[in-house]
Amino acid sequence: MELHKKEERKIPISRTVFSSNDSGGFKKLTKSFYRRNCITVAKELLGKILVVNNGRLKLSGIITETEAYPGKNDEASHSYIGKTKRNEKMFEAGGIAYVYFTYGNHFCFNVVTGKEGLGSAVLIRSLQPLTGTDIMKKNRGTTDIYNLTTGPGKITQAFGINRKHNGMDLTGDIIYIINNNKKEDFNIVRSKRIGIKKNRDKLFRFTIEGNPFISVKQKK
DNA sequence: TTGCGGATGGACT
DNA sequence: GTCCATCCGCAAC
Repeated sequence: MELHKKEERKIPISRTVFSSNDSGGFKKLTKSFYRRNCITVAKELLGKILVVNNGRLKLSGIITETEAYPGKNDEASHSYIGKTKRNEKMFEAGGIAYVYFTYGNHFCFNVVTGKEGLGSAVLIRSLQPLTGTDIMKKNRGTTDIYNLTTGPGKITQAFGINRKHNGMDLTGDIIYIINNNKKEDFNIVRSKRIGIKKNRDKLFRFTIEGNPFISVKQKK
């Protein structure tokens, strides 16, 4: 993918190489990666690459913004009310997708973390597009690279993620996350979570410092 | 550039 | 009937 020249210097991971047809050298994150503390996973997902197999080609993007929803004691979390039909996948063991429908319009994609029964997950809020951007542009109805995947609803629209992906194994071949195999060379910024009314002060949102692919600007 | 409200539908009480 | 881990367009500045 071509990045705008001016922005390129600002993006710490601009040199990541990954093509639609070849993921050689990249390793899928394993169950043991996901079955750890939610906050840890939320931080470590930054810089990793989300891949969705479109049948024909692979849509992918670098994860640039995450939010942790650690579990049942967090009033902002879907799991706070206990297990229901809607959130049941969130209570399974880490390493699967939790996709939910909200606001009558949008899906949001989460990665379930930790042990079975915890109800903890990481919301993927923003990506830096890598491959399959033509499809993303079509799905989103815009050609603006900065408006393709900078928001949880935008990501699912761009990637075609929907309720079919709810509960899907993230170590399978349809939807998964890979390691870019490089030493991380960015700083992580902590901030408050977006769009919630309860338990708002926790610093459970994580972004890559300096990366312009974020959903909303930092508030100080 | 910021802030507000409508769209939209399914899950939950 | 109410709530909602969102997005977009438009009004007002």
